[in-house]
Amino acid sequence: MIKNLSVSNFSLQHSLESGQFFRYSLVDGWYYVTVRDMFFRLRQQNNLLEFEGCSELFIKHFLGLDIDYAAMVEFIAKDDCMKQAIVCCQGLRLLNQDPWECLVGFVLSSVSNIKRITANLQSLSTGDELRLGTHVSCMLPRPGSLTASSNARLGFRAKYLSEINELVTESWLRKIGKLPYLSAKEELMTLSGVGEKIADCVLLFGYGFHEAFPVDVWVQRVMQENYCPKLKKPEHIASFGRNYFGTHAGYAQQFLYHWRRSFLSS
DNA sequence: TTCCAGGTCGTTT
DNA sequence: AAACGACATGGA
Repeated sequence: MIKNLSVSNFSLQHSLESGQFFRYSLVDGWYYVTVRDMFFRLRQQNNLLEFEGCSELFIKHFLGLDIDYAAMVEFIAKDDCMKQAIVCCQGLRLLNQDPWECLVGFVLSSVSNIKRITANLQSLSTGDELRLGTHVSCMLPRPGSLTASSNARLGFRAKYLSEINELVTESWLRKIGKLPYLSAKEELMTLSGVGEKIADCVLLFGYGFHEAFPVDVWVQRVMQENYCPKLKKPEHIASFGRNYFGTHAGYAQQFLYHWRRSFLSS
């Protein structure tokens, strides 16, 4: 059964296709999305969001519709650069992903690209089959159950994931979410293969720590071009971003990342 | 063939 | 504290 939801200040395309989430595919105008044991589809026409296969309560939270968007935009729109990014990425929302799936996805992301990350996640998704009409997807196994066949082609990331699968438990994942930002980050970084950038991605996209400011090569580029040309190291730029954009730094980062990649030349 | 890709880690200045 | 180079693999 297809259900409707009225939305404002929201772009499904910008939200799903801004590099924060990898478990979706676009087929015949519908986005098919897999999250834990849920497999659902959705599409948007202006203020109408149609969805099927999950509850309204879940989708509102997953899509980040339960925040005051106007207040967030007002908070970070401190300069012309950010204002321009916001206009171009109008309706972009930070998703609320599952922490484990987010962790696996971003460990795969290092020195990779979105297409390959998506394929790698697909090959790791060996769990129960999920069906929606004629479409099929599979669960990503929970911590302790991840198995990477040799043809998964994970490269040097395979050893990281194998160790993370050994060490991580559901209770450890829950504990991270209850810690303050800096402690949570420190704890995540005890995992081999998780440095500052990936920890920030997991905290931002998986745990909702909106003060996190992950700095990859694109954010580094856009920040050096517009904010802090003198800062060279990603961790310095990250700390600049957190100080400058404050509690909504994560949103600022996502606008800048998507804007720099999708609307400006390399 | 060579270079680079949503980084991290160990080693050397 | 900052600056390398290696790491697997695939696509341009």
